[in-house]
Amino acid sequence: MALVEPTAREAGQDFIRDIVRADLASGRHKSVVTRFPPEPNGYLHIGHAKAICLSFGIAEEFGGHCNLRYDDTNPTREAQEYIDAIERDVHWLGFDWGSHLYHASDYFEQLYAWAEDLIRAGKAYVDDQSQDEMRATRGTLTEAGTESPYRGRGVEDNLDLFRRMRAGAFANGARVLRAKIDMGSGNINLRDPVLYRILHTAHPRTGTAWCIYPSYDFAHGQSDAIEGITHSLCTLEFEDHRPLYDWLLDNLPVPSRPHQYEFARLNLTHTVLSKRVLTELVRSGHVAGWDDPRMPTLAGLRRRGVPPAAIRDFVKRVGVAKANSVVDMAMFEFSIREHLNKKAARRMAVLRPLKVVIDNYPQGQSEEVEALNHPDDHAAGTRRLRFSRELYIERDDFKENPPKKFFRLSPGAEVRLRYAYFITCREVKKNEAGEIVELRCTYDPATKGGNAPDGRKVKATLHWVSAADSRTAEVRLYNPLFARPDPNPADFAAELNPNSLEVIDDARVEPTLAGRNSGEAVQFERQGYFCLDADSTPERLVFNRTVGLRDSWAKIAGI
RNA sequence: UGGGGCGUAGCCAAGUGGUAAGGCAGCGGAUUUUGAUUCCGCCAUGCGGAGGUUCGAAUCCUCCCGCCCCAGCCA
Repeated sequence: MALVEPTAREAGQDFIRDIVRADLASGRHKSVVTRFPPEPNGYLHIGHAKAICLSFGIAEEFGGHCNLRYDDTNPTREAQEYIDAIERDVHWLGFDWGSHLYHASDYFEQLYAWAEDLIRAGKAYVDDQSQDEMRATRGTLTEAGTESPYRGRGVEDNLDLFRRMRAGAFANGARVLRAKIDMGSGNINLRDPVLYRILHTAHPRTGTAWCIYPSYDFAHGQSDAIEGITHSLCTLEFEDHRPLYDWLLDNLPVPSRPHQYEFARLNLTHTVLSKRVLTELVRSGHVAGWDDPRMPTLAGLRRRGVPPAAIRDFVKRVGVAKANSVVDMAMFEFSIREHLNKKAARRMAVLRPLKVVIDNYPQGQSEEVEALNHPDDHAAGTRRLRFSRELYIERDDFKENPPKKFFRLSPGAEVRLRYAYFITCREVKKNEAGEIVELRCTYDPATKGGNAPDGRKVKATLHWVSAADSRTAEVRLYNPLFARPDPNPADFAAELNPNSLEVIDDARVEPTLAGRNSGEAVQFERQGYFCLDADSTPERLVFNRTVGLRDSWAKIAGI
């Protein structure tokens, strides 16, 4: 197996990679350069992961490179906190831009010079109309707009006004610089789009050097050209901007000629990936922060224990196309489980403890049993667990009146305690309220290790923990933030799942679970994959459930 | 009623005139000291619809239907 090699491919098959491949083959480009261009006004989420994996992935596969570029053209919405988070998250996802870290704001001076070029060429003008007037004269989806009364302004006039805009002579909103294209275009982006607006706002990087800022449209394509981007990949909603992107590149003396390609953004069931909504969830306190493990942000997924490789794998499985789609969350969970199953050490933890006393096990005695750290990877070794007269098992693993096909413990039934002994339930103890508080069982000393010398079989193996040697832990179980598969983002507050977080504060876990690193994956056998949360302390262990195990019993039982 | 896109299984998604890949989910079964994992099998006479071209159409043509995006001095 070691010699088998997946040499070929790795470069996936999709229409964008087809284009890249063809461009390289035809010599249109000698190498591929892509870019990931976030605006630092929020945290990256799983949707961005698709864009990141695409642009960085293509660069990697075809031997080029991918730039990280901040589209920081609107200082009123951007902050350093987001810049730091973006870099941390892209690195965590597994990508590296090396020295290729750029900002649209690096190009403000060049962009400004190009704007003057456009003015000199008679292709841009300063418009004194108010925002309302511009809106009124832009026309509608079905009707052409009307030209601004300032559209015919002379070059010198425009140049003077634009320079004074830069110099700070005018208030916010007083004037804008517009491209002179076509007010009758069916494409509204071509109806004399705004190139520069006045914003007397300090910028995180350029400070107060500027009080006019380029629009996205005036910055993006030119930034691509400056950086030598060959394939500029973005989502579908920018398709209408491509003619403007091309118009600017065609009318400016840019150093290279990039091309924009659009793909469908990622959507997931039970999830909302709108920056506005995510920001609002944090702001309103519906979640604990951007890294709340229920959030679809990369920071949230990281804290939840999702391996970055699982995200990459998921994105690869989803593919890249132009059809709007909503991917089933089950597909993401599959990728997560697949990775965790291979890596995570196995441990025993009882989430909802039910006391078990082994009546025929000597008082005061205990012994060690050996447990595998990973059933499919013997190199992971073993650990020793203490077995004693008083134990805890999972409440769900006992039913006084077992339904059909319930294989676990019930009065008179015999089951195996993993790595330990067969036990049989002899008596059920209840409190005044009629609640089961304790089980009295007997064990078969001949079954040590979990096998009966007489060959008798048992239909279930339960995880357990020693009452005296286990530790109490807090376990946080996460469910989808949105109960419905297709929540309406416009009314997200009403769509929130009231049971998205379930906290268990008296789980019992085997002592080997202390002292792990935060984020390191572990499987609680028969339960799911967990990791230590950042809130955890040596005194108080706190675990996050990353994802549960597949549970075919739940299906049978109709839970 | 303008412009730009998109419709292949429950969900993603290959396919580019030669007779519908793959994955997820689901359903059977085998193995199992995790009802996990692993393994095996099943799951589109059908590609939004109707016509047409062709020996042959998911692929080409025509018409129709449906869905998404665009009227920020956001990105």
